[in-house]
Amino acid sequence: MTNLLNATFNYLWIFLNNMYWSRYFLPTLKEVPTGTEAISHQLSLRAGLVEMLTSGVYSYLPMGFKVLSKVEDIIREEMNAIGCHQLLMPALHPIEIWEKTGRDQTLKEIMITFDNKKGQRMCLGPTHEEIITDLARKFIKSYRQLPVTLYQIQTKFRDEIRTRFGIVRACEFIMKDAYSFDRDIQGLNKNYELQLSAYKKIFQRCGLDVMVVGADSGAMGGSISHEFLVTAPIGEDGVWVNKINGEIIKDEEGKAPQGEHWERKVAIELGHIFQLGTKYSESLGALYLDENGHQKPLIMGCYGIGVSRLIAAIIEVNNDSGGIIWPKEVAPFDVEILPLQATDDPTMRLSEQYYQELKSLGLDVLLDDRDESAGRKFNDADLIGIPLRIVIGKRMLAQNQVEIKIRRSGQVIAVNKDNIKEEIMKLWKT
RNA sequence: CGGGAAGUAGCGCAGUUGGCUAGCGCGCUUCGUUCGGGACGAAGAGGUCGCGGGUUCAAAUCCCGCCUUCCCGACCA
Repeated sequence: MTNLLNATFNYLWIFLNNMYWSRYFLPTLKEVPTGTEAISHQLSLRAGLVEMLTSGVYSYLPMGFKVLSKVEDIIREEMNAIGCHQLLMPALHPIEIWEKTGRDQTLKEIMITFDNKKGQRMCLGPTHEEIITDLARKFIKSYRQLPVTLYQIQTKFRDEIRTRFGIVRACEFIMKDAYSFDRDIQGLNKNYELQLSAYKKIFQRCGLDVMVVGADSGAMGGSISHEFLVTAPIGEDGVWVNKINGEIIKDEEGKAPQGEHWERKVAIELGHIFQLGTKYSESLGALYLDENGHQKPLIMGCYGIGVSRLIAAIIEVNNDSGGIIWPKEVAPFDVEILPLQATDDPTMRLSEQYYQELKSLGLDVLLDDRDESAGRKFNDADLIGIPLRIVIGKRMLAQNQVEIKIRRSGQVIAVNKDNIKEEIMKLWKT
Protein backbone atom coordinates (compact mmCIF):
# COMPACT_ATOMS: atom_id res chain seq x y z
CA MET A 1 0.00 0.00 0.00
CA THR A 2 2.78 2.37 0.95
CA ASN A 3 4.62 1.41 -2.23
CA LEU A 4 1.57 2.09 -4.28
CA LEU A 5 1.15 5.49 -2.68
CA ASN A 6 4.78 6.31 -3.25
CA ALA A 7 4.59 5.25 -6.87
CA THR A 8 1.47 7.33 -7.38
CA PHE A 9 3.05 10.30 -5.69
CA ASN A 10 6.21 10.00 -7.78
CA TYR A 11 4.21 9.72 -10.94
CA LEU A 12 2.16 12.76 -10.04
CA TRP A 13 5.22 14.74 -9.12
CA ILE A 14 6.91 13.94 -12.40
CA PHE A 15 3.72 14.70 -14.30
CA LEU A 16 3.22 18.05 -12.65
CA ASN A 17 6.85 19.02 -13.07
CA ASN A 18 7.45 17.51 -16.45
CA MET A 19 8.90 20.69 -17.84
CA TYR A 20 11.32 21.32 -15.04
CA TRP A 21 14.74 21.43 -16.67
CA SER A 22 16.28 19.11 -14.06
CA ARG A 23 13.67 16.47 -14.98
CA TYR A 24 13.73 17.15 -18.71
CA PHE A 25 16.03 15.75 -21.37
CA LEU A 26 17.78 18.80 -22.69
CA PRO A 27 21.53 18.36 -23.14
CA THR A 28 23.11 21.65 -24.16
CA LEU A 29 26.65 21.98 -25.46
CA LYS A 30 28.95 24.79 -24.50
CA GLU A 31 31.35 24.32 -27.36
CA VAL A 32 30.81 24.18 -31.10
CA PRO A 33 30.91 20.55 -32.24
CA THR A 34 33.77 19.62 -34.58
CA GLY A 35 33.00 19.38 -38.25
CA THR A 36 30.04 21.71 -38.26
CA GLU A 37 29.99 24.72 -40.53
CA ALA A 38 26.42 25.95 -40.75
CA ILE A 39 25.08 28.02 -37.86
CA SER A 40 21.86 26.02 -37.86
CA HIS A 41 23.83 22.80 -37.70
CA GLN A 42 25.87 24.05 -34.75
CA LEU A 43 22.93 25.50 -32.87
CA SER A 44 20.63 22.53 -33.41
CA LEU A 45 23.28 20.32 -31.84
CA ARG A 46 24.28 22.77 -29.11
CA ALA A 47 20.71 23.52 -28.08
CA GLY A 48 19.97 19.81 -27.70
CA LEU A 49 17.44 19.63 -30.52
CA VAL A 50 18.96 16.83 -32.56
CA GLU A 51 21.68 14.21 -32.43
CA MET A 52 23.41 12.54 -35.35
CA LEU A 53 23.38 8.75 -35.53
CA THR A 54 25.32 8.59 -38.78
CA SER A 55 25.80 11.01 -41.64
CA GLY A 56 22.42 12.38 -42.69
CA VAL A 57 20.47 10.48 -40.03
CA TYR A 58 19.25 12.31 -36.94
CA SER A 59 17.32 11.76 -33.73
CA TYR A 60 15.04 14.53 -32.61
CA LEU A 61 15.52 14.99 -28.89
CA PRO A 62 12.50 16.07 -26.85
CA MET A 63 12.89 19.80 -27.47
CA GLY A 64 13.66 19.29 -31.15
CA PHE A 65 10.63 17.06 -31.41
CA LYS A 66 8.55 19.78 -29.78
CA VAL A 67 9.60 22.25 -32.47
CA LEU A 68 8.92 19.65 -35.14
CA SER A 69 5.44 19.12 -33.72
CA LYS A 70 4.70 22.84 -33.71
CA VAL A 71 5.79 23.22 -37.31
CA GLU A 72 3.70 20.19 -38.26
CA ASP A 73 0.70 21.68 -36.47
CA ILE A 74 0.99 24.85 -38.51
CA ILE A 75 1.23 22.88 -41.74
CA ARG A 76 -1.70 20.69 -40.76
CA GLU A 77 -3.84 23.70 -39.88
CA GLU A 78 -3.15 25.41 -43.19
CA MET A 79 -3.65 22.25 -45.21
CA ASN A 80 -6.91 21.46 -43.48
CA ALA A 81 -8.01 25.06 -43.94
CA ILE A 82 -7.98 24.61 -47.72
CA GLY A 83 -9.86 21.34 -47.52
CA CYS A 84 -7.04 18.81 -47.75
CA HIS A 85 -7.27 15.47 -45.97
CA GLN A 86 -4.39 13.95 -44.06
CA LEU A 87 -3.46 10.31 -44.53
CA LEU A 88 -0.36 8.21 -43.98
CA MET A 89 1.23 6.10 -46.67
CA PRO A 90 3.83 3.39 -46.16
CA ALA A 91 7.54 4.08 -46.26
CA LEU A 92 8.22 0.55 -47.50
CA HIS A 93 7.40 -0.05 -51.18
CA PRO A 94 7.65 -2.96 -53.59
CA ILE A 95 9.87 -1.88 -56.48
CA GLU A 96 7.27 -2.96 -59.05
CA ILE A 97 5.19 0.14 -58.55
CA TRP A 98 8.23 2.28 -59.36
CA GLU A 99 8.99 0.22 -62.44
CA LYS A 100 5.57 1.15 -63.83
CA THR A 101 6.54 4.82 -64.08
CA GLY A 102 10.20 4.15 -64.85
CA ARG A 103 11.28 6.09 -61.82
CA ASP A 104 13.08 3.07 -60.40
CA GLN A 105 15.66 4.12 -62.98
CA THR A 106 15.47 7.93 -62.87
CA LEU A 107 15.69 7.94 -59.06
CA LYS A 108 18.13 5.02 -58.92
CA GLU A 109 20.94 7.14 -57.47
CA ILE A 110 19.04 8.18 -54.37
CA MET A 111 16.71 5.24 -53.83
CA ILE A 112 17.46 2.89 -50.94
CA THR A 113 16.67 -0.59 -52.23
CA PHE A 114 17.08 -4.12 -50.88
CA ASP A 115 15.63 -7.60 -51.13
CA ASN A 116 13.37 -8.84 -48.39
CA LYS A 117 13.55 -12.42 -47.17
CA LYS A 118 11.01 -13.55 -49.75
CA GLY A 119 13.39 -12.30 -52.40
CA GLN A 120 11.11 -9.39 -53.25
CA ARG A 121 12.84 -6.18 -54.36
CA MET A 122 11.85 -3.36 -52.00
CA CYS A 123 12.66 0.30 -51.52
CA LEU A 124 12.21 2.96 -48.88
CA GLY A 125 10.05 5.69 -50.32
CA PRO A 126 11.97 8.74 -51.55
CA THR A 127 8.62 10.37 -52.43
CA HIS A 128 5.04 9.15 -52.94
CA GLU A 129 3.55 10.04 -56.33
CA GLU A 130 3.38 6.37 -57.31
CA ILE A 131 1.77 5.30 -54.06
CA ILE A 132 -0.86 8.04 -53.96
CA THR A 133 -1.69 7.48 -57.62
CA ASP A 134 -2.20 3.81 -56.89
CA LEU A 135 -4.62 4.77 -54.11
CA ALA A 136 -6.44 7.11 -56.49
CA ARG A 137 -6.61 4.35 -59.10
CA LYS A 138 -8.28 2.05 -56.59
CA PHE A 139 -10.75 4.49 -55.07
CA ILE A 140 -11.45 7.44 -57.37
CA LYS A 141 -13.84 6.20 -60.01
CA SER A 142 -16.11 9.11 -60.77
CA TYR A 143 -15.99 12.85 -61.50
CA ARG A 144 -18.39 13.13 -58.55
CA GLN A 145 -15.47 12.36 -56.21
CA LEU A 146 -13.41 15.23 -57.59
CA PRO A 147 -11.65 17.41 -56.72
CA VAL A 148 -9.80 15.91 -53.76
CA THR A 149 -6.44 16.69 -52.17
CA LEU A 150 -4.64 14.30 -49.85
CA TYR A 151 -1.51 14.94 -47.84
CA GLN A 152 0.79 13.31 -45.35
CA ILE A 153 3.64 14.31 -43.05
CA GLN A 154 6.08 11.48 -43.23
CA THR A 155 9.67 10.34 -43.32
CA LYS A 156 11.32 10.14 -46.74
CA PHE A 157 14.47 8.19 -47.52
CA ARG A 158 17.00 9.41 -50.01
CA ASP A 159 20.48 8.03 -50.19
CA GLU A 160 22.02 11.43 -50.78
CA ILE A 161 25.44 11.20 -52.34
CA ARG A 162 26.43 14.08 -50.18
CA THR A 163 24.60 15.07 -47.02
CA ARG A 164 24.96 18.65 -45.93
CA PHE A 165 24.66 20.95 -42.96
CA GLY A 166 23.08 18.46 -40.60
CA ILE A 167 19.37 18.47 -41.00
CA VAL A 168 19.40 20.66 -44.13
CA ARG A 169 20.07 17.75 -46.42
CA ALA A 170 19.65 14.41 -44.73
CA CYS A 171 19.14 10.85 -45.97
CA GLU A 172 16.12 10.43 -43.75
CA PHE A 173 13.97 13.51 -43.43
CA ILE A 174 10.43 14.61 -42.81
CA MET A 175 8.33 15.96 -45.63
CA LYS A 176 4.81 17.19 -46.03
CA ASP A 177 3.60 16.02 -49.39
CA ALA A 178 0.17 16.80 -50.77
CA TYR A 179 -1.43 15.51 -53.97
CA SER A 180 -4.42 17.01 -55.73
CA PHE A 181 -6.72 15.21 -58.14
CA ASP A 182 -8.88 17.07 -60.60
CA ARG A 183 -10.96 16.38 -63.67
CA ASP A 184 -9.58 19.28 -65.67
CA ILE A 185 -6.86 21.92 -65.89
CA GLN A 186 -9.13 24.60 -64.44
CA GLY A 187 -9.53 22.52 -61.31
CA LEU A 188 -5.80 21.91 -61.11
CA ASN A 189 -5.09 25.60 -61.45
CA LYS A 190 -7.48 26.34 -58.63
CA ASN A 191 -5.94 23.75 -56.34
CA TYR A 192 -2.48 24.95 -57.28
CA GLU A 193 -3.37 28.50 -56.30
CA LEU A 194 -4.86 27.29 -53.02
CA GLN A 195 -1.65 25.46 -52.17
CA LEU A 196 0.45 28.42 -53.17
CA SER A 197 -1.42 30.73 -50.84
CA ALA A 198 -1.39 28.16 -48.03
CA TYR A 199 2.37 27.82 -48.44
CA LYS A 200 2.85 31.54 -48.06
CA LYS A 201 0.88 31.45 -44.81
CA ILE A 202 2.80 28.45 -43.49
CA PHE A 203 6.20 30.03 -44.05
CA GLN A 204 5.07 33.37 -42.72
CA ARG A 205 3.78 31.72 -39.55
CA CYS A 206 7.17 30.02 -39.21
CA GLY A 207 8.78 33.45 -39.18
CA LEU A 208 10.30 33.15 -42.65
CA ASP A 209 10.25 35.59 -45.52
CA VAL A 210 10.11 33.31 -48.56
CA MET A 211 10.59 34.02 -52.23
CA VAL A 212 8.34 32.26 -54.71
CA VAL A 213 10.13 31.42 -57.90
CA GLY A 214 9.03 29.70 -61.09
CA ALA A 215 11.19 26.62 -61.60
CA ASP A 216 12.01 23.54 -63.60
CA SER A 217 10.06 20.50 -62.63
CA GLY A 218 13.00 18.13 -63.10
CA ALA A 219 12.40 14.45 -62.49
CA MET A 220 8.84 15.14 -61.33
CA GLY A 221 7.56 15.74 -64.83
CA GLY A 222 4.70 18.07 -65.60
CA SER A 223 4.75 21.68 -66.66
CA ILE A 224 4.31 24.52 -64.21
CA SER A 225 6.15 24.52 -60.89
CA HIS A 226 7.16 26.96 -58.19
CA GLU A 227 9.84 26.84 -55.54
CA PHE A 228 9.72 28.48 -52.12
CA LEU A 229 13.11 29.75 -51.09
CA VAL A 230 14.53 31.64 -48.15
CA THR A 231 17.81 33.51 -48.42
CA ALA A 232 20.53 32.15 -46.17
CA PRO A 233 24.31 31.96 -46.39
CA ILE A 234 24.22 28.16 -46.63
CA GLY A 235 21.71 28.18 -49.48
CA GLU A 236 22.23 25.58 -52.19
CA ASP A 237 20.25 27.47 -54.81
CA GLY A 238 21.07 30.74 -56.51
CA VAL A 239 18.49 33.36 -57.43
CA TRP A 240 18.64 36.73 -59.15
CA VAL A 241 16.67 39.49 -57.48
CA ASN A 242 15.70 42.59 -59.43
CA LYS A 243 16.30 45.46 -57.02
CA ILE A 244 13.94 47.75 -58.92
CA ASN A 245 10.76 45.72 -59.33
CA GLY A 246 11.42 42.82 -56.97
CA GLU A 247 11.29 40.22 -59.73
CA ILE A 248 13.04 36.98 -58.81
CA ILE A 249 14.40 34.41 -61.22
CA LYS A 250 16.22 31.17 -60.63
CA ASP A 251 19.95 31.17 -61.36
CA GLU A 252 20.29 28.48 -64.00
CA GLU A 253 23.72 27.62 -65.40
CA GLY A 254 25.32 30.86 -66.57
CA LYS A 255 22.19 32.60 -67.73
CA ALA A 256 22.82 35.74 -65.69
CA PRO A 257 20.40 38.60 -66.37
CA GLN A 258 21.86 41.84 -67.67
CA GLY A 259 22.16 45.02 -65.63
CA GLU A 260 23.40 46.22 -62.28
CA HIS A 261 19.94 46.18 -60.75
CA TRP A 262 20.14 42.38 -60.58
CA GLU A 263 21.58 40.99 -57.37
CA ARG A 264 22.51 37.34 -56.87
CA LYS A 265 21.50 35.67 -53.62
CA VAL A 266 21.78 32.14 -52.33
CA ALA A 267 18.77 30.48 -50.79
CA ILE A 268 17.50 27.28 -49.23
CA GLU A 269 14.67 25.51 -51.01
CA LEU A 270 11.91 24.78 -48.51
CA GLY A 271 9.01 23.88 -50.72
CA HIS A 272 8.24 22.96 -54.28
CA ILE A 273 4.86 22.67 -55.94
CA PHE A 274 4.19 21.06 -59.32
CA GLN A 275 1.41 20.77 -61.83
CA LEU A 276 1.92 17.15 -62.75
CA GLY A 277 -0.92 16.71 -65.21
CA THR A 278 -1.49 13.09 -66.21
CA LYS A 279 2.04 11.71 -66.12
CA TYR A 280 1.40 9.40 -63.17
CA SER A 281 -2.28 8.77 -63.65
CA GLU A 282 -1.66 7.58 -67.21
CA SER A 283 1.27 5.30 -66.44
CA LEU A 284 -0.51 3.80 -63.43
CA GLY A 285 -3.98 3.75 -64.97
CA ALA A 286 -5.69 6.11 -62.52
CA LEU A 287 -8.82 6.86 -64.53
CA TYR A 288 -12.24 8.28 -63.72
CA LEU A 289 -15.53 8.43 -65.60
CA ASP A 290 -16.84 11.86 -66.56
CA GLU A 291 -20.54 12.70 -66.81
CA ASN A 292 -20.62 11.43 -70.38
CA GLY A 293 -19.26 8.06 -69.34
CA HIS A 294 -15.85 8.71 -70.87
CA GLN A 295 -12.78 7.33 -69.13
CA LYS A 296 -10.15 9.99 -68.45
CA PRO A 297 -6.88 10.16 -66.55
CA LEU A 298 -6.88 12.14 -63.32
CA ILE A 299 -5.19 15.54 -63.49
CA MET A 300 -2.69 15.76 -60.68
CA GLY A 301 -0.64 18.27 -58.76
CA CYS A 302 1.89 17.65 -56.01
CA TYR A 303 3.04 19.96 -53.27
CA GLY A 304 6.02 19.38 -50.98
CA ILE A 305 7.55 21.03 -47.94
CA GLY A 306 10.78 19.88 -46.33
CA VAL A 307 9.59 19.96 -42.75
CA SER A 308 12.85 19.08 -41.02
CA ARG A 309 14.79 21.36 -43.35
CA LEU A 310 12.34 24.11 -42.48
CA ILE A 311 13.50 23.94 -38.87
CA ALA A 312 17.11 24.37 -39.96
CA ALA A 313 16.12 27.34 -42.10
CA ILE A 314 14.26 28.95 -39.20
CA ILE A 315 17.37 28.67 -37.04
CA GLU A 316 19.61 29.82 -39.87
CA VAL A 317 17.80 33.15 -40.15
CA ASN A 318 16.78 33.58 -36.50
CA ASN A 319 19.89 33.63 -34.33
CA ASP A 320 22.51 35.84 -32.76
CA SER A 321 25.87 35.25 -31.11
CA GLY A 322 24.09 33.87 -28.04
CA GLY A 323 22.05 31.25 -29.84
CA ILE A 324 18.65 30.63 -31.37
CA ILE A 325 15.86 33.21 -31.42
CA TRP A 326 12.69 31.23 -32.00
CA PRO A 327 9.81 32.85 -33.81
CA LYS A 328 6.80 32.75 -31.51
CA GLU A 329 4.69 30.14 -33.26
CA VAL A 330 7.40 27.50 -33.55
CA ALA A 331 9.23 28.06 -30.26
CA PRO A 332 9.52 24.84 -28.23
CA PHE A 333 8.35 26.81 -25.20
CA ASP A 334 6.62 30.15 -24.90
CA VAL A 335 8.16 31.17 -21.60
CA GLU A 336 11.24 30.13 -19.65
CA ILE A 337 11.27 30.77 -15.93
CA LEU A 338 14.79 31.31 -14.66
CA PRO A 339 15.21 31.37 -10.89
CA LEU A 340 18.74 32.51 -10.11
CA GLN A 341 19.13 30.55 -6.93
CA ALA A 342 17.61 27.12 -6.91
CA THR A 343 18.42 26.84 -3.20
CA ASP A 344 16.44 29.90 -2.17
CA ASP A 345 12.96 28.97 -0.96
CA PRO A 346 11.04 32.17 -1.77
CA THR A 347 12.60 32.24 -5.25
CA MET A 348 11.65 28.66 -5.97
CA ARG A 349 8.15 28.98 -4.50
CA LEU A 350 7.45 31.93 -6.77
CA SER A 351 8.95 30.13 -9.77
CA GLU A 352 6.71 27.15 -9.21
CA GLN A 353 3.71 29.40 -8.75
CA TYR A 354 4.42 31.14 -12.08
CA TYR A 355 4.92 27.79 -13.74
CA GLN A 356 1.48 26.57 -12.70
CA GLU A 357 -0.26 29.87 -13.40
CA LEU A 358 1.19 30.32 -16.87
CA LYS A 359 0.50 26.72 -17.76
CA SER A 360 -3.10 27.14 -16.73
CA LEU A 361 -3.27 30.07 -19.16
CA GLY A 362 -2.33 27.65 -21.92
CA LEU A 363 1.30 28.66 -22.26
CA ASP A 364 4.13 26.22 -22.78
CA VAL A 365 6.49 26.82 -19.89
CA LEU A 366 10.01 25.62 -19.08
CA LEU A 367 11.33 26.09 -15.56
CA ASP A 368 15.10 26.01 -15.19
CA ASP A 369 15.18 24.66 -11.67
CA ARG A 370 18.77 23.46 -11.94
CA ASP A 371 21.14 24.44 -9.17
CA GLU A 372 23.64 26.02 -11.54
CA SER A 373 25.43 29.33 -11.63
CA ALA A 374 23.55 32.31 -12.98
CA GLY A 375 25.91 32.72 -15.89
CA ARG A 376 25.40 29.21 -17.05
CA LYS A 377 21.63 29.44 -16.84
CA PHE A 378 21.60 32.75 -18.70
CA ASN A 379 23.80 31.38 -21.45
CA ASP A 380 21.72 28.24 -21.79
CA ALA A 381 18.59 30.37 -21.96
CA ASP A 382 20.09 32.47 -24.75
CA LEU A 383 21.16 29.31 -26.55
CA ILE A 384 17.78 27.59 -26.57
CA GLY A 385 16.09 30.87 -27.46
CA ILE A 386 12.69 30.81 -25.74
CA PRO A 387 10.89 34.07 -26.70
CA LEU A 388 10.09 35.25 -23.16
CA ARG A 389 12.17 34.77 -20.03
CA ILE A 390 11.21 35.51 -16.46
CA VAL A 391 14.22 36.04 -14.21
CA ILE A 392 13.68 35.73 -10.48
CA GLY A 393 16.43 36.79 -8.12
CA LYS A 394 16.74 37.76 -4.47
CA ARG A 395 17.83 41.30 -5.21
CA MET A 396 14.77 42.14 -7.31
CA LEU A 397 12.49 40.12 -5.11
CA ALA A 398 13.41 42.28 -2.13
CA GLN A 399 11.60 45.07 -3.96
CA ASN A 400 8.75 42.77 -4.96
CA GLN A 401 9.99 42.72 -8.52
CA VAL A 402 10.97 40.19 -11.14
CA GLU A 403 12.31 40.67 -14.65
CA ILE A 404 10.99 39.77 -18.05
CA LYS A 405 13.52 39.57 -20.84
CA ILE A 406 12.53 39.43 -24.48
CA ARG A 407 14.92 37.14 -26.31
CA ARG A 408 14.70 38.80 -29.71
CA SER A 409 15.12 42.45 -28.71
CA GLY A 410 17.09 41.84 -25.54
CA GLN A 411 14.74 44.27 -23.82
CA VAL A 412 14.47 43.83 -20.04
CA ILE A 413 11.31 44.85 -18.20
CA ALA A 414 11.06 45.06 -14.42
CA VAL A 415 7.62 43.93 -13.26
CA ASN A 416 5.90 43.77 -9.92
CA LYS A 417 5.91 40.12 -8.93
CA ASP A 418 2.14 40.04 -8.65
CA ASN A 419 1.56 41.31 -12.19
CA ILE A 420 3.51 38.69 -14.06
CA LYS A 421 0.53 36.91 -15.60
CA GLU A 422 -0.84 40.10 -17.10
CA GLU A 423 2.55 41.28 -18.36
CA ILE A 424 3.40 37.95 -19.97
CA MET A 425 0.02 37.71 -21.68
CA LYS A 426 0.38 41.27 -22.94
CA LEU A 427 3.82 40.54 -24.39
CA TRP A 428 2.69 37.21 -25.75
CA LYS A 429 -0.09 38.75 -27.77
CA THR A 430 2.14 41.36 -29.43
C1' C B 1 31.44 9.88 -57.55
C1' G B 2 36.06 13.49 -58.21
C1' G B 3 39.04 17.21 -54.99
C1' G B 4 40.47 18.73 -49.87
C1' A B 5 40.58 18.10 -44.31
C1' A B 6 40.06 15.24 -39.93
C1' G B 7 39.41 10.77 -36.42
C1' U B 8 43.09 10.44 -28.92
C1' A B 9 37.41 10.11 -22.31
C1' G B 10 30.51 12.51 -23.17
C1' C B 11 32.28 17.51 -25.65
C1' G B 12 36.57 20.72 -27.25
C1' C B 13 41.77 19.75 -27.83
C1' A B 14 47.40 18.76 -26.85
C1' G B 15 50.84 14.83 -27.43
C1' U B 16 53.11 12.37 -33.60
C1' U B 17 61.89 13.37 -35.49
C1' G B 18 59.19 5.79 -32.10
C1' G B 19 60.73 5.44 -25.43
C1' C B 20 58.37 5.53 -18.49
C1' U B 21 51.81 4.39 -15.77
C1' A B 22 48.55 8.72 -22.54
C1' G B 23 47.62 14.33 -20.88
C1' C B 24 44.78 19.35 -20.53
C1' G B 25 40.07 22.26 -20.35
C1' C B 26 34.83 21.62 -20.00
C1' G B 27 31.21 18.20 -18.43
C1' C B 28 30.15 13.96 -14.80
C1' U B 29 30.31 11.84 -9.12
C1' U B 30 31.12 13.16 -3.65
C1' C B 31 32.03 16.97 0.18
C1' G B 32 32.50 22.07 1.43
C1' U B 33 32.40 27.38 0.21
C1' U B 34 29.81 30.45 -3.36
C1' C B 35 25.44 32.51 -6.02
C1' G B 36 22.60 38.63 -11.34
C1' G B 37 26.21 36.52 -17.37
C1' G B 38 29.61 29.72 -18.36
C1' A B 39 32.39 30.55 -9.64
C1' C B 40 36.30 28.25 -6.07
C1' G B 41 38.79 24.31 -3.20
C1' A B 42 39.48 19.08 -2.19
C1' A B 43 38.79 14.05 -3.57
C1' G B 44 37.10 10.71 -7.58
C1' A B 45 34.98 8.00 -12.02
C1' G B 46 35.76 7.72 -17.09
C1' G B 47 40.40 5.48 -22.73
C1' U B 48 40.39 -1.39 -27.36
C1' C B 49 44.56 6.55 -29.02
C1' G B 50 38.71 4.84 -35.71
C1' C B 51 39.61 -0.64 -37.41
C1' G B 52 43.01 -4.46 -39.39
C1' G B 53 47.79 -5.87 -40.71
C1' G B 54 53.15 -4.85 -40.91
C1' U B 55 58.19 -2.90 -39.20
C1' U B 56 60.66 -2.77 -34.20
C1' C B 57 63.41 -4.70 -28.02
C1' A B 58 59.47 -0.92 -27.99
C1' A B 59 53.95 2.13 -32.00
C1' A B 60 48.84 7.16 -30.38
C1' U B 61 53.61 8.26 -33.03
C1' C B 62 56.64 4.87 -38.88
C1' C B 63 54.56 1.79 -43.40
C1' C B 64 50.26 -0.63 -46.07
C1' G B 65 45.04 -1.50 -46.42
C1' C B 66 40.18 -0.35 -44.85
C1' C B 67 36.21 2.37 -42.22
C1' U B 68 33.93 6.85 -40.60
C1' U B 69 32.91 12.13 -40.45
C1' C B 70 33.21 17.15 -42.36
C1' C B 71 34.02 20.81 -46.38
C1' C B 72 34.09 22.19 -52.04
C1' G B 73 31.74 20.44 -56.96
C1' A B 74 27.18 17.47 -60.27
C1' C B 75 21.32 16.36 -57.90
C1' C B 76 17.07 17.48 -54.47
C1' A B 77 12.60 19.28 -49.99
